[in-house]
Formats: sequence, C-alpha cells, structure tokens
Amino acid sequence: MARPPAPRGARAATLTDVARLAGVSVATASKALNGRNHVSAATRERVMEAAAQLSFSPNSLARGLLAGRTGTVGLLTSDLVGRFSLPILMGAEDAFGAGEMSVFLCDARGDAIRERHHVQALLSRRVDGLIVVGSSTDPRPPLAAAVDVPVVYAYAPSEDPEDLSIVPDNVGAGRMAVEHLIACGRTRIAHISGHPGYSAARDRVTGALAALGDAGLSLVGEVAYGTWEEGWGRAAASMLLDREPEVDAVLCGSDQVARGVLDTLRERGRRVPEDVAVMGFDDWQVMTTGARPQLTSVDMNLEELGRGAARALFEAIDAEHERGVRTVQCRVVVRGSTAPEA
Amino acid sequence: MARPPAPRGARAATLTDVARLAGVSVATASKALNGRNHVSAATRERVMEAAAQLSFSPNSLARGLLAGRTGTVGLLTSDLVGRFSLPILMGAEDAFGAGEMSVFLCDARGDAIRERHHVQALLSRRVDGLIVVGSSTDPRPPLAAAVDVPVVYAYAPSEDPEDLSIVPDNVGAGRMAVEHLIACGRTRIAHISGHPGYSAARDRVTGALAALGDAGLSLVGEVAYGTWEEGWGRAAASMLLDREPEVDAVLCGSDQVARGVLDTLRERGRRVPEDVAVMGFDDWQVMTTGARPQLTSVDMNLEELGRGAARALFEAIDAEHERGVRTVQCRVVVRGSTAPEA
DNA sequence: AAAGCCTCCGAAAACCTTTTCGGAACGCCG
DNA sequence: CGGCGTTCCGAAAAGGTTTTCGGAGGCTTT
Repeated sequence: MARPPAPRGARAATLTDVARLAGVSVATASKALNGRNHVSAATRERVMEAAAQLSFSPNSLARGLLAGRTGTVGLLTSDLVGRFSLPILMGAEDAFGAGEMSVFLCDARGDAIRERHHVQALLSRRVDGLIVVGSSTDPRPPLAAAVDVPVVYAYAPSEDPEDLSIVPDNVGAGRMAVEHLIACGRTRIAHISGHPGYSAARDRVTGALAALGDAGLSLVGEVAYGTWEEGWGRAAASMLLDREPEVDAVLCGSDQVARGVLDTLRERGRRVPEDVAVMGFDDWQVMTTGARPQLTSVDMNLEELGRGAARALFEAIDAEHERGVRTVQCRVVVRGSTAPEA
Repeated sequence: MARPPAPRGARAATLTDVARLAGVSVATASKALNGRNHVSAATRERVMEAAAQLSFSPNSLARGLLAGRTGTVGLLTSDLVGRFSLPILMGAEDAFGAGEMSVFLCDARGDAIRERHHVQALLSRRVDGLIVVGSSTDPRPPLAAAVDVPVVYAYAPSEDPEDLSIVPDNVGAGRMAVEHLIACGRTRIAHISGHPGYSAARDRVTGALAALGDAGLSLVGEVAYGTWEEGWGRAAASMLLDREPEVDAVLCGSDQVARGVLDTLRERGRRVPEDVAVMGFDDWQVMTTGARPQLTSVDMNLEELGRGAARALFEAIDAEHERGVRTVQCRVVVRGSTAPEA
C-alpha cells in the first residue's frame, strides 16, 4: 500500500518534466509515449522509463483542447432513482468503458430548467455526444438547447422523428408474452395491465391483442388498467376471479402487479401454474425470484438497449447521424409461474 | 424548437469570435463575461450580446487547464446494479449539481484491474476529487494507485484508517429497530438476520442485542442467519414459529426477508401487527409499500450519505483532508406492520 | 569524394481562456 | 496648462499536449 511520491499539492508531472528527465525534447517525448514512429527504440525506452518514474499521466484537458475531441459523453437522465434508467446507464457505461470514453452523469430530476442547465454544462465541457434517458417510454420533447454534438434518445423516444431514438419493443413484448402463454397450452387469457397513462402499458396491450387475434383467440374479460403496483394486482385479480372464474392465464402489466395477482390466486386456492399461469413484465429479479412460484417475465433487455444507445452514439460521433426510432427486442424469461419446474 | 445556428461540424464559437464581433479584445470580452470590473457597462453589454448571438459557451477544458481545477469529480462504484450505490450516487449528484461540479461515473464491476484503469482515466482527466462507493458495508482496500486528489469512501469504508469514510450506522440501525419494537409494547422479539458474511448483518445484530440488553430483555431464540432473500424469510419464519410460538415481534435482516416472514405469518394464521410485529431494514419502497400490511423499516438514509460524501469531498478539495470513519444516522419509517394503521 | 536518402530529433505553432500589467484617454485640481 | 488619479482597454503570457516541418547526422551509391 505504499502511496508513492505524488504528495498532495505537488504539481503533477508534465510532459516537460518527463522530457527533461529523459534528456529529450517534449516533442520526442510525446511521440515516444504515443507510439508514433520516427523515434529510436533506445530513446523511446528512456522516455517510457522517465514517465514511469514520475508516474506521468497525460493531461486529457490539454489533449482534448487540441484535438477537439475529449473522449467524454454526457448521460442525461430524468429519473435516476427510477427502475429503468439504471440498467440503461449500466449498458452504456459498459459499452463505453471498454474504450477510452468517460461518462458524465447528470440527473435532471424531470425538470426542464435543470435539464437545460446540465446540457449547457456538458456542452461547455465539450462532450463528444449525449445520451438522453427517459423515465418512461412516452415520447419526450427534444433537447431545448442548440446542440452541435450527436444525441441519442434512449428508452423515451424524442418527439422529433429526425432524432435517433432507441426504445424497447413493448408491442413485441406483449406479443411474445401471449405467444408464450399459448405455447403453454393456455386459451383463456386475461390481462391485468398497468397505468393507462403510459404508452408502455398500451403498447403491450396492443401486442397482446394482436397475438391473441393471430391465434384465433380473444381476451377473457376486458383489459384491466390500474397502477403498476402490487395492490392493484391483488384487487384486480380478485375482481377477475369473480367475473371470469374459468380464466387459465393472467398476463400482468408489471412484475409487481403479477406479485399481487399471485397472492390473490393463492388465497383463493388456485394453483399456479397448474390452474392459472401468471406472467409479468420487466423481469425485475427481486420480484420474480422472490415470488412463489418464481415468476415468468418479459425482460425488456434494457442493458442491451443502453449498449445499443452507446454504440449508436459512438458511430454518430464520427459519421453522419442516423435517424428515427429503433427498437430493441425483448425476451421471455420462463420460470415456475407458467411452466412447472423441472 | 428552432435549432439555431450551430450546424454540425461548424467550429463552436470561441471567445475570439465574440471579441471580434463585439469589436473588443479577447481580454475585455473575458472580463465582461465573467463579471470582472474594469469594463464599462456599454462594452459589457455589447460583449454579452455578441456572446448570445454566437451562442458562445466557454470551453471548460481551456479554463480547467489554466486554473488547475476542473470542476469535475469521479464517482467510482463497484456495483452500479446493486441496490445501494444508486441512492448514494443520487445524493452525491444532488449535492454537486447545485454548484458547478460535473460527475464522472465509473463502474469497476468489482474488478480491481478495471478499477485501477478507471482511476487512471479519472486522474488523467484531472478530476478535483474522487468518491468511492462500495457495494457492501464491509471495509475495502484503499485505491491502489497513487492519488493526489482527495478521496472519500462511501458506504464501504476504506481499510486504511487514514482515509475518510462515510458509512451507514448499522449498529445504530439495529438498536433503533429494537427500541421501536419495544416502544410498540413487544417483549418477545426474534431476529431473522441476513447473510452472516456481511458486516451489515452482524452490526445490526450487535445493535439489536445491545438495545435488548438495555431494556432488560433477551432475544427469543437464536439469531437466525441465512441470506438476504424472501425465501429465507419464509423458511426461517416457519422454523421460528415451530420453536418459539410465543414470539410477538420479528426483526428481519432486510425488507425482502421481512416479506417472506409476512407471507409465512399470514399462512400460519398470525395477524400482523396484532399478534406479531414485523420490521425490515433498508426501506426499499417497492418492498415495503407493496406488503400487507405495509412494512415498517429502517431507512439507512443513503441519499443523505451520498450528500454527506459529496460535501466532505467538497471541503477536502480546498482544505485539509479529514480522516477516519463517519457514520450517518438512520431512521425508522413506521408503517402498518408494527403499528395498526390509523 | 560528392550527392542523395533515411532516420531521428527539436523548435514552434496551435488549441482557448484567464490574468497581469502597461498604456491610453479623460477629467479634475492646482 | 501641467500633473495626477481614474477608468477602461489590449498585449502577452501561461497552462500541457500534439503535430508539422525543418535540420542534423549517418549511411549508401555513383
């Protein structure tokens, strides 16, 4: 744990120091350290050694100032505390981290003023690009400020179709969910959705209905909209069992709703999955694996979405800007609530 | 939504451009924009107008290069996906965001190599300070590299007592939890803890036992260590009811464990909170508010911890480094599982 | 031995802003 | 009218790195 030289306050070593110690010019030192040619092996060795000795670390500010590229990107979220920003952020950080990019994180707290402020700060720091992560899949207004770097919208698409947005495929998710239930032999499928104010809820309904139609089936009862929470799942399941006792599968708007549904089913003596299969959305591990039985869910692949956004931004940084809305496929994670455990 | 001038690729306006447009020198332009005196009101006005017209945004790189301070800090987490980094990160971002600080986010994925890499990158970007967020409250080795900027360890303390660490008060949390249960009139209190490999679990036990001792009580049964999950809560509660049927309160190692305990209690016909009171730790909203009844829990105040870390770093940046381990108080959030709802 | 080529190195410019310091203009007092 | 103080402005340096270009020296070829 020897904390080598670098005493606090001692100016960090600069290229000039390295050059002096190695007995060469700064130009040569720079070339040696950056692997440029036109430097003899012996000289390069001397420079490297000097740099190591001074624990020299090149000043990215100076480099960025000169190059016009800083190797930084801004990640602007409106809702860091939320459930969805984080995996996206993870994926993005992941994709960038491999290379030499560093990520500025900003949380606008859903406030337009604060957002503008952060964008200004990021631009003044000369980020090479921006990822804007929404807190729901509803379209959001594009960035207000004039931005001269590429921008990718993740999760929530921009209202401007000229922007590049990467969003989860909620329609596909609804479709896949129903297809899975049908594959499990279910034909009397009900849907307890989430909050009707969210396009995620409505899109999943759209997909689910489409898949039912394709299979020549129709939904048991009406789509039940409510909230995203457990309490709603319990209440809605209770009503559902009263009105449609013959139901053999319940597709739920979220994993939390599904948890509530599972509770009610157990209390009403229905076995899961033998009598009724249950599915959720989002594949929130703590919800799905804690449930009895463990909950089948549709994973929206948010990390993949984040990585996709990062890669798209990466490309946009040196090439022309792609446009439009791109969706990321999701996938069904099968657990005990739809398939008896092996 | 007019996206003003700034066409892609057009060099961003520089201070020189502003000065030229305003018909003054760069020095004057700088002074005018930064509110320095020795500039006439008229000139200042002209400069401001020119800056606005060019949507000039000062280049932080150049400024940082000159000033030796960049207004950036690094936030190094070992486990972004985890439950605890995020609120801390929120709090830190919050505390900084008010000022002019920007936050570099790095996730080392618990890998020492990657951590070193990120630290290098951050230092090369000349951050003014570093916050290192652990993934559990167990002490962690200090940063390997020689770091000449202040560092604050959050959540997980550094093993080196010369470093400044800010951690949640788990002993106090255990104590407060038991005190709350006693205040609710409970005397036969059991403790179903979490994973014994975590100091958080052991510290909470320590605090709980101390509070019991102070009240002249002793624990019902032994401390039951297991995992942090719901399944463990269900299993442990079942065993507990078999062996100690007269128990009137169960303190649980986490909210998830408490959820499992609640499930088992309900199935075994015990009313909560009338027959048995239940408490968890962490106050994870989705767990506590979805439970029946809603779950009383000890909030570890992680956002406050994050803010504290940020403030401490802030101070350390221009003053001498504080040292040692500082704890952040937690607080009991009372809900229906210990107190009948009003 | 002269010419030419290749290899290696260094001087200097460029990136953009802030700050210091000197100079210019102007008004006031003696 | 000269001297002085005040007010405002501009030239220049500094900060650290990269890149370009020219120069120096050594080697080969004729």
